[in-house]
Amino acid sequence: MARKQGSHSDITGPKVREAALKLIAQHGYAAVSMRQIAAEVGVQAGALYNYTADKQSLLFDIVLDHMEELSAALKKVDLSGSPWSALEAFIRFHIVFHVPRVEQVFISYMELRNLDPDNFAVIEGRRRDYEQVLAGILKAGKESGDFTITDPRITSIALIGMLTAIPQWYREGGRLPLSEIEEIYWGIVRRSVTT
Amino acid sequence: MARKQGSHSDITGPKVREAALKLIAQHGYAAVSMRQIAAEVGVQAGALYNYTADKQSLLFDIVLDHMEELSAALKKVDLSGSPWSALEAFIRFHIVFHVPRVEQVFISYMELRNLDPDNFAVIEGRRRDYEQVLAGILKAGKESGDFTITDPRITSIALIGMLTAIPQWYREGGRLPLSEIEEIYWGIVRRSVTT
DNA sequence: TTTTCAAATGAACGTTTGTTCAGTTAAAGG
DNA sequence: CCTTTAACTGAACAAACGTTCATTTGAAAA
Repeated sequence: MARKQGSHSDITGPKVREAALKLIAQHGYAAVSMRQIAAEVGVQAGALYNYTADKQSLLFDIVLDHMEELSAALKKVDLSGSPWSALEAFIRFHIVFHVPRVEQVFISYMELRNLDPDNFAVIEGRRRDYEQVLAGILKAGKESGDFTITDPRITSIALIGMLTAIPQWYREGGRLPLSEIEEIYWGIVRRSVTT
Repeated sequence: MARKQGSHSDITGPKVREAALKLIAQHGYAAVSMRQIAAEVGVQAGALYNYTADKQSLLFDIVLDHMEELSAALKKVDLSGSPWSALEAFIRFHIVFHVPRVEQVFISYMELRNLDPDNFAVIEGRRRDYEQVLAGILKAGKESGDFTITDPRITSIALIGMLTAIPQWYREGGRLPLSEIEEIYWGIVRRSVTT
């Protein structure tokens, strides 16, 4: 079989990435085989190698894409105002960006150790950049006297840790709508940086 | 070779569990082979089956032991006082208990999906129990007017998510001593539940 | 209609996997 | 000193792994 109804690699390529995303998020990188991914796509294992160099690239591409979408989206957020408005904008952005991306978040936090050392270094750098945006906001707010916090870096890690756990339990159509989650978390963060 | 210098399964048994803990935390359950674990112990792969029924039990035992130590230790904490003292006691307990147990925490949060369904159900129940202790404290504090929080359950998940991330970055002998970490986090939590 | 070639097949490769088990070893019990 | 037996070896098993590649397919171009 080949090229049925006007289709070709423009169809299968994305399908491969989607299948990899879904299955790796579900079972973990090491636990998923190329044959499972191929079956999900509806193709034989050998055909995957028309779309990826190897299994490792499948993982790296998922994580790198996620980090690049994240920083591209963050760039569009206005963080130029007061520490308070910057913090609120950052927190709400983080929640809204991460919640619909359960699978990417899961993979980006759990499968880092399955990245080859070179790939890992790339990703860790991006992550630190992101963390430092929040740390910078907290530092500015501490210096201006807006926030009463002890350590901006620890606080930023703590807050991101808290926020990143959301997609792990949040389910669309659950007890609370996303907008309410946003309010609750922003409330926690807001209070946590003041006396 | 067998039984050298008064040794036997009392030596090898714990060694097997330690090797499994170390290697699974490092590389992940699916990525670690029985042969790797055996090599770490200093034994052939077949010998492991004197100490574990199979690979799955190795994982389940680690996670279950962790959860049982956790609830046993929590039982000794005095949570009978005011919501404020109960919350402080719980938070400090959580930090002090989890920080020296990096590997168990890592495994207990990352490898849940590699548990057989039956085993998973057991662990998830224990986890919910623990979460609900904190949720109970928050609920009591909300009703007494001590805490200004919107949703005790969400808040408890948020706080535990934040606290559980600590061992992932905390390194003994790092920039901050454990006692300081404890203070910083307790500060964040304390402020986060008040106006 | 015939030619072309991207796309996919399916078999094959060398490894590695979890697990079993008959056989070996050496410390402890009589 | 001889017997027992817990502890371990080392080979073997079928199955699954990631990856390669000659071959087949069928829609589109000529």
